[in-house]
Amino acid sequence: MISQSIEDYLKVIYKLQHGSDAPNQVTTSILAERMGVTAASATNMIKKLAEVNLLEYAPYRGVVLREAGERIALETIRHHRLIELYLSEALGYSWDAVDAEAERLEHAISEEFEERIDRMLGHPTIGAHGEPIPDKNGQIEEQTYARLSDIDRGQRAVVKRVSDRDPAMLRYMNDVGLQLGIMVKVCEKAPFKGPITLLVEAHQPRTLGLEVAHHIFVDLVR
Amino acid sequence: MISQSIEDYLKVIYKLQHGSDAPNQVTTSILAERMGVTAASATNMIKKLAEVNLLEYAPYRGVVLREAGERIALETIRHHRLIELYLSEALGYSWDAVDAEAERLEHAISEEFEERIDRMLGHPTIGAHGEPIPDKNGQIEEQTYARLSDIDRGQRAVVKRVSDRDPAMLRYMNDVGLQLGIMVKVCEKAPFKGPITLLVEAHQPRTLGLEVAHHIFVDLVR
DNA sequence: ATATAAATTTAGCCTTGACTAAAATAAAGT
DNA sequence: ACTTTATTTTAGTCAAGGCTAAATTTATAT
Repeated sequence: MISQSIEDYLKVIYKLQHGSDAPNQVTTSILAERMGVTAASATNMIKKLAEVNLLEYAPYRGVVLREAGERIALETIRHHRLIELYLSEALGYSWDAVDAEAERLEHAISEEFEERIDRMLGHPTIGAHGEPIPDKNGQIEEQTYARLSDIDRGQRAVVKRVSDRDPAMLRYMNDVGLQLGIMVKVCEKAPFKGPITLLVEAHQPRTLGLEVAHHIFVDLVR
Repeated sequence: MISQSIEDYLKVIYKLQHGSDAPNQVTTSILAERMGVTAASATNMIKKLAEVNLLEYAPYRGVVLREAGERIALETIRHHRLIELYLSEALGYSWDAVDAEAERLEHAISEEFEERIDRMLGHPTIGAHGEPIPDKNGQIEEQTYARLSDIDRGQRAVVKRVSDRDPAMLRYMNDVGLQLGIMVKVCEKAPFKGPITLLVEAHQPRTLGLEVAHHIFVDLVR
């Protein structure tokens, strides 16, 4: 049986395989860190998942999802992102609160629930933080955006996606006036990996640290 | 920590203590049967719950909830019934599908979720099947309705509540045209515990077995 | 090339919440 | 009152999924 725990492991492995920050090997320790468990626990689970062919496991070398594992991962991610969007659109949740709630709900909803909120939201393909939402068949449109931290001074860009890893950071981005689809302009870039000063549509200019700018994904304008 | 399992046990014990069908002792075997576990498993859990003062336990004699246990039970029931109503009102779920979905969701939602759907529903006090919804402080208005099976021939009554125990039965009731607040009239009552023939507002007369009529609760009219 | 450090796995243990089989207690019938 | 039956509890297992400590393997630095 596919437990909640298994769903979470597969989901995290998928994100590590396809994520923008770590396009490399999914090792035991990285997985353990993201799951909030010890490396020993992760090894145990990995062995179990390999046993039932949800992933390929080369001891000391890391894991790669197999077909069946990826399917479950994508279903879980679909649930998560649909729920996040629903919480945000239908229940008025704020940007930074949807992730924690969806984290638990994603394992509890039925197919019927999934279908109903999907229909209600108009079969969305982009989630609350700009992530692609896999469709019912597990098709997902991987995106490649620039990071705001890499944009040159004077350039303008549209915010397409933000990292949802840290709720405090999301709250801060919200304070600054950022939202999906909004236009921003880089006014200033301090040297030596210094902060960038940003002009957000209809807001005062604000100065952001690179750490934050690194987690904001944009499309250049013109 | 209060596990999902503990919440379920406490909820079921509460319902057994206050339910209309069994206004008596909550014994190990009855509890086990409702929980879908063996009597031995129920004994184990009972001992654990007694240990942490969630209930009073007299071996071989049954259990009674203590204050703290009742509080948790009522919180869980509140979650369950608010979710059921939300599924029905906001997502278009049918009468018979809400219980199963709520059964899992009730353990997964946060206080924020509870508050948001409560507000969205206008702080309801009656659930999707007519059950009272405990308020945030655990206050609940116990109801006493007549059973449709006990109503005399010729009498009219308003459907106030239906049992949600059997989805198939709910589906059947729905087919017959029953819903909360609808007026019905007992046309015929066959002798020797025979079926009753019912006229439901704007429907053809239908003949119902006593088993079903026993699970329909009404207020007499006039 | 080898010694040290870092990452990974193994071994063994714990808790939760089920289960079965056997023992103990309570209830019922003659 | 005593025997039979039904209910309940006890004792001992099991699977999941964590953990720590020790052993092993891989990577790194002289």
